[in-house]
Amino acid sequence: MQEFIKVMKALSDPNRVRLLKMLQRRVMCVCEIQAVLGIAQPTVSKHLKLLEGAGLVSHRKEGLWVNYALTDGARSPYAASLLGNLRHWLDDAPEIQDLFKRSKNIRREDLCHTRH
Amino acid sequence: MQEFIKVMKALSDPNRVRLLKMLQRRVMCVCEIQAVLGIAQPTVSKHLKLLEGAGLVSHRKEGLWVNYALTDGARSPYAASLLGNLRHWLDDAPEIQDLFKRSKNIRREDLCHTRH
DNA sequence: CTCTCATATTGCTTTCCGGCAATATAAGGA
DNA sequence: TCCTTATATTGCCGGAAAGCAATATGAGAG
Repeated sequence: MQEFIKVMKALSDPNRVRLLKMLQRRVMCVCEIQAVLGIAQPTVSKHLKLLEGAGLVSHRKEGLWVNYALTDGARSPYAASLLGNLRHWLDDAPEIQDLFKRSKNIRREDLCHTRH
Repeated sequence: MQEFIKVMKALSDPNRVRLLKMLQRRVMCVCEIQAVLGIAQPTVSKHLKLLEGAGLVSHRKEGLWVNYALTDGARSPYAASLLGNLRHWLDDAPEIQDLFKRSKNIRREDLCHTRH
């Protein structure tokens, strides 16, 4: 029950749903997510932590960056099922299409003050 | 998106999930739900209104009583899908089994001050 | 070690939400 | 009409949660 509630809570915030939809397309680092969603960086980190706690997302450090990706859902059957549904859900919602469009034009090299 | 969020929010409260699991078994009136969940009657009404707003539940007046039942999900594809998942989910959670047990021994005739 | 930079954590404010008591509504019976 | 009763609505309180600014952490570069 607790596990189920965690997944549902994680999915009941618009910014977190947008985040998951973006991760469907590609792996992203925190600063990219921040740029697309237009919210402060600590807020993004908090959302990511919550999504990870629900078994929906996993992270992997790559140098200075931390890359976030969808999980395979092995840790939670609820997460697995909902991620499966989300793969086709909301794709035609105008709000999500705008998100995809914005996400395309964003690269971490342009965002971060680094010279990689 | 709005519709999706409404369904997820509706499913992210333990008492509302318990309520849906109970309605899987049988139609119930407000006072029966109140007795099984052990919360105040206005709280039950509020939960039911929210569930109905998400397309998960519908009501039907029968004299003084108002009977609540699961919807067929026609109003919202998200509600339909989640109700389908919920049908087998959580059935073996001890908390839900206790709920079923309590629900069996409760009849509206014993609860209400009526002589039907 | 020191500096820089991407991210995490903390502290705080505001808004949302679950809970209850009190009251309003609606329907049946007298 | 008036009373009873099941449910809905309202008003309020305390805790959860989303947001941001400020600070801490940790890793690479020099």
